[in-house]
Amino acid sequence: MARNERRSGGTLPVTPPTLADVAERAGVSRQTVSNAVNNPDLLRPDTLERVRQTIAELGYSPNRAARNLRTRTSSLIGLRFAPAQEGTANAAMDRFVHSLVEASEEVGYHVLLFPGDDEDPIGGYDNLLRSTAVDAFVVTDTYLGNPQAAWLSQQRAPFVAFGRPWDDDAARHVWVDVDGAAGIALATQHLIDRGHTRIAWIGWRKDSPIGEDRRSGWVRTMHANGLSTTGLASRVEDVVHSGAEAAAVLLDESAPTAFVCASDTLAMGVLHTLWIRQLAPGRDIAVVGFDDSQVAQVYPVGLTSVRQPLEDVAVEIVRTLRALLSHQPVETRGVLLEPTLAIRDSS
Amino acid sequence: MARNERRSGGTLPVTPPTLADVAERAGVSRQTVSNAVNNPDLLRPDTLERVRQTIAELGYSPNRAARNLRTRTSSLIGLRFAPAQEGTANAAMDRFVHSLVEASEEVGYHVLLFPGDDEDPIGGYDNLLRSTAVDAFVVTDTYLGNPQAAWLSQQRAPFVAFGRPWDDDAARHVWVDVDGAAGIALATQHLIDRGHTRIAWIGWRKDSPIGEDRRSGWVRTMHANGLSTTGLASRVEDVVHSGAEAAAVLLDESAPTAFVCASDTLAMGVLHTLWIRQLAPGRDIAVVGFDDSQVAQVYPVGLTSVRQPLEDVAVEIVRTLRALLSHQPVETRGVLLEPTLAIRDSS
DNA sequence: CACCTCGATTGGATCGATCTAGGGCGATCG
DNA sequence: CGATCGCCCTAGATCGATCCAATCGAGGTG
Repeated sequence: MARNERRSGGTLPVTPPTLADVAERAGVSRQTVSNAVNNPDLLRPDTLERVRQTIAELGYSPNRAARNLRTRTSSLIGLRFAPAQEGTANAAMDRFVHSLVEASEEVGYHVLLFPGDDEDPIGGYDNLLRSTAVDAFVVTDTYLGNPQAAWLSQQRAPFVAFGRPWDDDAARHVWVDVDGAAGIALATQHLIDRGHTRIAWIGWRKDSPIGEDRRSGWVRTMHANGLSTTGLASRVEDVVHSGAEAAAVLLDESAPTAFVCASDTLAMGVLHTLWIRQLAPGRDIAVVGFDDSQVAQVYPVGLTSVRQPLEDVAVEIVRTLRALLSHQPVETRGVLLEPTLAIRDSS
Repeated sequence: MARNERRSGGTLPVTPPTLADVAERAGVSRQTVSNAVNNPDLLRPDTLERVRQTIAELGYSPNRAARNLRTRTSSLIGLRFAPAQEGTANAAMDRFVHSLVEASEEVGYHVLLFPGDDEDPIGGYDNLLRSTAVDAFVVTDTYLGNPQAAWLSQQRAPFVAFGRPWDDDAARHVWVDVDGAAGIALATQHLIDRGHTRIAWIGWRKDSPIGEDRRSGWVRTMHANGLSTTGLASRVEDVVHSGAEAAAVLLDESAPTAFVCASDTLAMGVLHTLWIRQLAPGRDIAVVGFDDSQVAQVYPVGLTSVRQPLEDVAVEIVRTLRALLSHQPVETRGVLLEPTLAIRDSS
């Protein structure tokens, strides 16, 4: 009542209606309104209808802060947001974030972004955790051997990693990842099916577990088809000109008819070398990249590329998070999803 | 005390320490601890030191939900996150979001993402607003003539738009934008300085105010240098092959020596046509795009492109939001920032 | 010495929801 | 016919912070 009086003074509602407002108007208790929102089954149908109508009339929506305080949850998922590195084509983050936002929304969660500081990688996590600002985290940068996953585990903070714990056998957290080797195998087989036999690999340096995993897909598929890989592999930095140089060397020394690359960035390097040598991608030499980045899509010839099922990854992550947060036993420690191949004119 | 007892039972703290815990341990009242955190000036130096030490010992961090409830704020900024359109090069969002996250963090805010539904563009806003989940919004898609800005204004919800209210003279909200015309003028002048006189424009359809604005930068600069624009302009859809077609037509009919494009996507189309005709970008024909996307950076030749100062935009937006939220008079209704030119080999 | 000011600190009320008990009432049962 | 059980609903306590008004002691004034 005090609220209503207060409000009747002004012309516009200064504060949104509260549970108590709805309760009073509908002639029920606060708890009944709360139940109407959260446990409709507990109400008699006619009461429910009456309360719901009042809620609609007043435009009531539960105050997030009050609910968060009482339930000790926030319905927020924390995600450290690092921008795509300049000069590379790896914009997968953009698509992933969107998928995560959508998947989270479906189950009533929102995504909270916080910046990453390379000098203090856990600072952001620590703050949000201690102030109970988020319910859980999604960790995307597990490959750097960085300490987030271990630290969060130790803090018993709920989180799911996008990416396998490559270098930590002791890691016990749950994760979702894409089978890069299978993606490259798909690409390699695709090229073999097109009649290629001398298929070269341009990948990352040996200290990248992800790079080595993807490479294994190439090796596996080549051997499975009775094809040799000797002299056909190169490991370089993930920048365009490295890819171009590697392609030039391989063309001179081993005369491959196709290239499979660990990234679209490297594939762009290959395309550059082909352009210089007046070789037509797709007709003279086939090229396949990885990530189905915008570059692959927009490049005039159209770059065939392995596409990660980021939408599925997001859905799986959210599903796992929900299980974690409801303290259900998580059945599997890790989930591996299969990528697809976006075929374009370069192959 | 009840809390401490409760906790001493277990091995790990089940709940984080609260203000009351700190107060008891430090031998002061709750309010004093609160002041130590929020208004340190009110405390005597020795008391402040003692409280701060206790806070550090316990690893105390104020509970966000409780603070939000009491202060009626959330320290969250809502941002509708739409992914980059597939098949275009417009990944500016990625860089902008990162900048916004960083700028927000600086002043104690976090960014909350929510999905956009084209059928119900205000639904997400409405929910967050009514449940007081965010303090303010950043609106990025003002150009579609969509109703968010008007609706938010009407609700008296604090928000800042990234983008001018092109089609709504009645709009009274504050905004930050990048001067696209100035960017294109920069690009055009750059080409003129390199000796080009027949510089073509490939832009968007006439119903795009942004496109027409950028085009005006080209027209203005051409005329200022006494150069003609007749027969040198084309307006098409923002997809690669449209750019390629437009370039082909222009080359045949008007023989330009340089192209300025409204987007990197269109510029890619131009590059494609050059490639087909065996013309070397940068040497035979110059090309300039807009947005300095990853495509521009990774494309082997290197595409010269207008780069929006998104970091500055974010900072400006956050600054304006803070002013709005602290009910300070906002001095200017709109801020226009100058882009720069990322010069690469294509020009 | 009473009175007032002022800086430092305190205790109670409060934000708006949910949790926990428990109450009213009609139906069922021994 | 009284006891018991469920269903539906209610009242008070609670989450953890901040706001508000008040207190307390030290120092200055008339």
